[in-house]
Amino acid sequence: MGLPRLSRLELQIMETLWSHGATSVREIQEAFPEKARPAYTTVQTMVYRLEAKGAVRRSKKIGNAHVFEAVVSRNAAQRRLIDDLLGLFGGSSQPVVAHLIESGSLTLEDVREAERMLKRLQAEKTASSKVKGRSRRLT
Amino acid sequence: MGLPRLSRLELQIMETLWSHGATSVREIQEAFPEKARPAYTTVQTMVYRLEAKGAVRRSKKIGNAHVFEAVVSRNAAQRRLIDDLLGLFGGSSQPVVAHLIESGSLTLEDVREAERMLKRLQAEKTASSKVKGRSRRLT
DNA sequence: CCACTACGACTACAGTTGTAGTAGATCTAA
DNA sequence: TTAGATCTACTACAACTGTAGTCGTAGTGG
Repeated sequence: MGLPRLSRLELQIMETLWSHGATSVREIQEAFPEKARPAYTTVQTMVYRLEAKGAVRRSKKIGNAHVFEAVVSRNAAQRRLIDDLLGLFGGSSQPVVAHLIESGSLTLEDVREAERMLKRLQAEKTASSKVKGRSRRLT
Repeated sequence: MGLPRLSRLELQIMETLWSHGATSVREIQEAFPEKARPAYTTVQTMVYRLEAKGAVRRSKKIGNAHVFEAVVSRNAAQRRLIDDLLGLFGGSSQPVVAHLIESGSLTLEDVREAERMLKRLQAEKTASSKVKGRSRRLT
């Protein structure tokens, strides 16, 4: 029962829910940049579909309007996106990183940060392997 | 007109074209793991759609079978994928990298490699700014 | 020469995504 | 209290994806 795939527009809607917390359809719609703002009913349809997928739930009602809140976390959804992408790249991060660099959005800062994070994780893993049987690497 | 978005299955087919070079529909189909191998006609339909999108072209004919070859490069297609993903993350690489780490597929090696690559690019940029805009980044 | 098989071209169809209209319930302000 | 603004709940529909069947033709083994 892994969380379902979320489409582009669905993710944009989730983003509003994640950053604004519980929100009405109207508010979600207005969170879109005027430039590319879908019709109210378009957003409404998407929110209903998200509800059907279990990604969102009705939390309460204000007046006659429903207020929705995210059920799946931003982290889980993003994780799912990355995993899917990774699948397309044969499971290797390397080409992904290479493209991030090419597109100029990966900074040296990001890389350093990543290195710190990795080292911290590695330390944790080593520590825990003294207690339990070390679990394999298996790429 | 940028290259079109390629779907999952379309990408898998392109992958075969990229790695095997010019290939017949039959060969593409057989390149799928027996586990999840679509019907011959399914692959055929996809190849035709790829042709309609201009991602693939018929290169020659062997017997009555057409042999197709990739028109868009693996690099361009992957780049497109990453750019799309990046859009969903607000253009920042940071969360992408964080998830790669979380999912355990980004190794310290990858990070070091990335750092080298970044530094090399940076050096080039500095150098080239002294000698007019040189046009790297073809493809 | 002819049955068979491999292919190609075409068609079909259901599920997803993006987009939005309509009808009727409800709220709210005058 | 009633007209206009909102909302909900449905419905519609086209493009895209994945999946595959049909049918006619082109080569091939006998």
